Amino acid sequence: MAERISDAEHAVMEVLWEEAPLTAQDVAERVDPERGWSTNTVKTLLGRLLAKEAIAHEEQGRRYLYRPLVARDDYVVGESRRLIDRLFGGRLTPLVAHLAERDELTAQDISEIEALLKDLKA
Amino acid sequence: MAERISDAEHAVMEVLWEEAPLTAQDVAERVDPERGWSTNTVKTLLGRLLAKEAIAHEEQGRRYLYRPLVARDDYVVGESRRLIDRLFGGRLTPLVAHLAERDELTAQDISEIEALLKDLKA
DNA sequence: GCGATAAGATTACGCTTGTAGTCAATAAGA
DNA sequence: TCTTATTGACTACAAGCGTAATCTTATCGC
Repeated sequence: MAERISDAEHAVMEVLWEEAPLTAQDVAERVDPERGWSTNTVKTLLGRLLAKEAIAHEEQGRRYLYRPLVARDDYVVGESRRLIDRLFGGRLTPLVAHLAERDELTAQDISEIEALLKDLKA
Repeated sequence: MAERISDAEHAVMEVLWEEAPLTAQDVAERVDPERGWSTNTVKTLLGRLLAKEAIAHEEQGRRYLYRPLVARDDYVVGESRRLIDRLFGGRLTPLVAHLAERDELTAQDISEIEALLKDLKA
């Protein structure tokens, strides 16, 4: 599971994180339609994710049921850390500062985060 | 400049954001030694960044001086937005929450961000 | 002036990614 | 039983990426 999950693969993971186990067919039907993928494309991606051990499959009759091996939380935290390390020297504050400076933060964001931090200290 | 900057290319950009204009040689010398790149590799990357119009060069005698066309801030905010959109539905709060939950936030982070947010509201 | 150097330009090459098409086996229906 | 539809396995293929090596040309020291 050390291997990186690509962008297209990630779209497949999102489906399985949402609901699992699923057949390849199910996954193909649930993947973001924006992608406009053929069923074959989804199967290829499932195969690659298997090879990366990001998912597993078990036989069910003559087809497979797929389910995630990597937890969404682990993935999400890992990707976030990578970005923060790469661009902000590992510190979260500059990220927030940059977004704020660009007006990328709504008033709601601000109060949500404040509340969250307050809780953390409690 | 619409084209994405790859990871290796980003390492070169960091050098030019730090100091510019620089010759290819200068860049090669300043790139993170961790990478262990040959000068040729750096030149290839400079060429690709030129093609992507992420940097520009002007002649100086028989060599070029390179400088960034893309601002670091734009890059950084863009990448951050991409991640937040992809993984957190565009909202920053869940990112902070996830990191907090994993103890990826130090007490210092927390007070820094609190101070920052307080300023924002002022 | 001539050979060694240094700079940029061109070419290379295997791996990953996005996006399928094709093949083979099996199950289900006629 | 023979045909067809389904499902997984294998193959394809161009573009992007990481990582250079080689070729060409111009300059600099002798």
